[in-house]
Formats: sequence, C-alpha cells, structure tokens
Amino acid sequence: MGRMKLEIKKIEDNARQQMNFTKRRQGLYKKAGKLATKCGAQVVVITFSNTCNVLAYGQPAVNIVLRRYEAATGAAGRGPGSEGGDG
Amino acid sequence: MGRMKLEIKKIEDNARQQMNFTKRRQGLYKKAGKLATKCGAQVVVITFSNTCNVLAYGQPAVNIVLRRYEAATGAAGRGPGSEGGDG
DNA sequence: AACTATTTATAAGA
DNA sequence: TTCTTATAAATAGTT
Repeated sequence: MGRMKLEIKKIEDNARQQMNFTKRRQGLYKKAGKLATKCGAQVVVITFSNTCNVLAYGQPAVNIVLRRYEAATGAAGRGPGSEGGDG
Repeated sequence: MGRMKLEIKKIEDNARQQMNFTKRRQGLYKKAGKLATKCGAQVVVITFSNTCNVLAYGQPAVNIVLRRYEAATGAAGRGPGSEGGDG
C-alpha cells in the first residue's frame, strides 16, 4: 500500500522507521478492534519499539485478555509454544 | 476491502463469523510480522474466539514479548492502564 | 480453498 | 509536521 511497492525489510533510516512504526501500530490496533467487534473475539496487541517503551491495545482490555491467556496456557510467557499456532 | 462495504458491527451468522475471524486473524498476524520486520520492533498478538481457545503470534516469540511486558508494567495483566497509550 | 471486485491501509508528496 | 493522493494490500462475497 502506498506510492510504490516496498520490500518487507528493516528500514534503516531512523526517522522513517519511527514514522512507519507509528502508522503501522495505529493500523494494527484498528484491525484488532475490528476483529474483536465483528467476531465477538477478545484480542490484545503489545508492541515495543526502539523509542517507545511499551504500547498496548486490548479489547475489552489488555489485562483481561492477558489474564485469560495466563489461564489458558498456565502462565504468561510460559505457554507451550503458542506462536505460529493456526488453529 | 471486499465485494461490498460493511459496517463494523458484530456478525451474527456463526459460519460467516468463523470464516471472518480466521481471515482477519491471519491478516492481523501478517501485519504484526511486517511491523516487527520493518521497524525492528517486538510485537505479540493474542486472540480468543468463540470456537478456538487461544491463538497467539509473537515476534521474536510470544513468551519473550510477554515477559518484557511484565517487566515494563510490573506484571502481566496488572499494568496501569496501558490501553490507549499512544506514546 | 481459491478467485476477484472492491474497500482499506499506507508510502510519498505537498 | 499533518493532510492529501496514488497505489499496494487485505478482504467479503462468490464459486
């Protein structure tokens, strides 16, 4: 999306990377919100950038979904390799 | 996106809601991956649907980002209202 | 599950 | 920098 097709690779220019991060983070949160609304799902998105310490978005709330994740996997950050799970 | 413009509201048809969830979840993970790659950021996305118990995606890994979130906020699910934070 | 018309998101530019 | 614009990407319905 945009004026030209870009390869998905790390942006080296700091200013552009920061701008890109801000824009894409907003887009990601918007998408997450729509997913939650349309499908009655719960979702949480947590991002770390080089400049921002931590940004999080959750529907209905970050902590609620995180606790549910803890309950489902045993403990936050200790799940049996949930990454890549397709379902 | 799609054949017609749709209002952002809950889908009542179960079959369509399930298909929509699957498609949008995939799109969300792809976006998250691109954000991480392009901006050198860390990201985690956790989703709960009515049928699937828990699906998670993390870059570089779910548990790594979750632990970093714990460290940044104090404890998973106990952060001081990170939601909505813009940074 | 794959296709495709169309809506969104977004990379540059002003 | 924020708003606009041209274009790539995601996706709703169809098959």
